Amino acid sequence: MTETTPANDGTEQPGSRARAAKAAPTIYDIAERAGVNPSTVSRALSKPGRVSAKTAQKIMDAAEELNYQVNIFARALPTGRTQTVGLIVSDITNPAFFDIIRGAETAAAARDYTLMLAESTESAEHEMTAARRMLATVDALILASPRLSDEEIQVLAAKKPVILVNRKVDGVCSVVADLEPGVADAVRHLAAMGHTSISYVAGPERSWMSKRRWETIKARCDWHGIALSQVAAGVPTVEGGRRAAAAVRAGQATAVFCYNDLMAIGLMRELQAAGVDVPAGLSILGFDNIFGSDFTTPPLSTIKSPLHELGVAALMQVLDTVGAGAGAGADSGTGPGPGPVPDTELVLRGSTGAARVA
Amino acid sequence: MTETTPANDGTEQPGSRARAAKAAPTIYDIAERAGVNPSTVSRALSKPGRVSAKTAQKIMDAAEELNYQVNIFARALPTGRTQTVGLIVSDITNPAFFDIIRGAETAAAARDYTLMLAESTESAEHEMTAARRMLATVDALILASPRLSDEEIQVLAAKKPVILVNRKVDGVCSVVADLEPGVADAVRHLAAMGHTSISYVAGPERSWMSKRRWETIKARCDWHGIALSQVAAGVPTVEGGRRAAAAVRAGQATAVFCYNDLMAIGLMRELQAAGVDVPAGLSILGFDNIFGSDFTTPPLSTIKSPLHELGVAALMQVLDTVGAGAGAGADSGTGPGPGPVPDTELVLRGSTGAARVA
DNA sequence: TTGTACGCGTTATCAG
DNA sequence: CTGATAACGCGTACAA
Repeated sequence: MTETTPANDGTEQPGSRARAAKAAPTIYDIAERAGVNPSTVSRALSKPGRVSAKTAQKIMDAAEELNYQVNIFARALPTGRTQTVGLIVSDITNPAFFDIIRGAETAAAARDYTLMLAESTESAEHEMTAARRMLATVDALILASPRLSDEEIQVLAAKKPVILVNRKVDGVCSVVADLEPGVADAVRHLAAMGHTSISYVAGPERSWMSKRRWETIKARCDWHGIALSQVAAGVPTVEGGRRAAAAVRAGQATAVFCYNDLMAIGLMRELQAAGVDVPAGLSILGFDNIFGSDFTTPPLSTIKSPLHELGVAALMQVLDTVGAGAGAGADSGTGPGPGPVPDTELVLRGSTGAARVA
Repeated sequence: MTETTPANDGTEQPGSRARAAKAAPTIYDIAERAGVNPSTVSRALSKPGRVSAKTAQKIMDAAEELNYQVNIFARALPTGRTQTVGLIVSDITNPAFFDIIRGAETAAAARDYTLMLAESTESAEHEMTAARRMLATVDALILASPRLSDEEIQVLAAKKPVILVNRKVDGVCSVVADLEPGVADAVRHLAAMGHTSISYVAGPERSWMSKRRWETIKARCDWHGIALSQVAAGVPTVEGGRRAAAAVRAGQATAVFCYNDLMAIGLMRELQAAGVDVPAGLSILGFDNIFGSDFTTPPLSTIKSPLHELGVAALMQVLDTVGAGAGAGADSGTGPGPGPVPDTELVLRGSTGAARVA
């Protein structure tokens, strides 16, 4: 009963699914057209070389004419592979992420993979929900700045290949740019400008990266003999930065690092609205170098992260662990492997200057 | 240096892929556990009410204990439904899109759908490639500012439900915010400020929206007796705006509309770098009201688009045509149907002012 | 090299 | 209301 395919030559299909013009062509259709067995078609399409050149050509032609497209769901059933990778970010509207997103999307498309996107809206719970839903669908998962606990991430990683961006968890792959170079330059610069008391406006409580940034800055400040204080954590948005303004003014720091550019921008604008002169009254530094950080007046000094490269690297690496082949190697100039991610880098603009005299 | 941690905890997994503890539980497992037939399980899980409350409960319990999760691929095979919708945008890094993306993603998640994202990088060819790949996978497709031809879109729409954002094509669903209100207010304001010659910096050649914006502005200018000229099309980015600066200066317009905020920002910055005073020397208006458009000096006056709502509306509408049920109607306050999309709206900030005297 | 037959997990169509 | 059984489209041992 191999030939159970319903008559499918343009006649009406009774009942069921008449939405699409005609049901999508299957390997059976192309097999019939090419006068071979469906399994031969399957082979010709999936593993080139396992079929005689002649029949392969016939099959390719037939596939072309029928405008054939594999049904990845049908394929996923036996193989478990879906040619799809999931990406979860904590906030889609944070410009820092769309460079990561684009990097991942571009790299995915080049390898003929598709990206599934979800956001956690800074909530561990949402993140878990999204992750669970994706887990069933994707070959691998990229978690950018996850808000999940280490344990939760490990559970996820036990089920499917997972790679973390800007986060480290024992036993899980990750890609994070080295903060050292950028931070070292920044603190050195501040020291040279006479700053002796600096503050750090922290990001979300659960953010691994926020803590990491704090620690890195702290280490460099200690080295320079600069006092470093911390302003209570907040949401990593422009609004969060605004809300930190009061606390910042209350302190006596003459320069402040913000967890990210969004907060730095919010802080700067709120302070300016209150009459503070930046940088004369206070120097402000952000992290990431996002879109728009050079639009402000003064333009924001910031520690640039290789966002795009991070996205690319994450995707490439996670695909390598899945053993993805058949890249349409247009840009395989990077050679095998993800290749190293550039370091962070200080971008000096107008929001930093000499320390005000006490 | 990049720090890429290899998965490396105690328990080594030998060979290929023994990763998942045990194969995911199926309805057979839960059928066995509940002492019923697999098909009963299927019914209990998919169509509530078609099974006795008692057995349903037993099944639910068993499913819970086994931590069961439907295999959407297996489900997709007979039904053709994947609980997934595709979204293709022309440029992921354009902030205008991520409000759309977020709107769609949020609405999708609320309906228990997942979003697949791709970008066309402003290329019709890439867009077609992405669309084809998605077509096999998704229940429906959202095309935001597509660069495809009308015919290509119609072909796509014949295969799967398609909805257009900011574009209209015969016979295809679309959601477009009404430009009239915002443009009318803007032109009226400009007229009141003494402008008699205006210019429009166009977007991409193939952009339906760019043409539409031109036409709308033109109509209003005619009404006010204002002369309107057009500056050659360009890429809809900050860089594209910069490149239009020379042409704008060459003209004698005292105010200029740009295709979008990105171009407006680029134009403004390039002009300022060349010593032009905004708005005294030239008034500049953008479209969209993207993130960062208020960071500039002067802050950009713009015609705001309901981006987020557009994304939500697109998703809801396309899902309705697919007949998606089971929404976790947290925010179903809009009632049935997508509900109307808000109009555009003039946001007056600092980049517009009185016309310079000739 | 090519064809046969079966399984993947689920839904749908029948009987019972 | 429930159980058996046939698809769904594709990959893949195994046989020819």
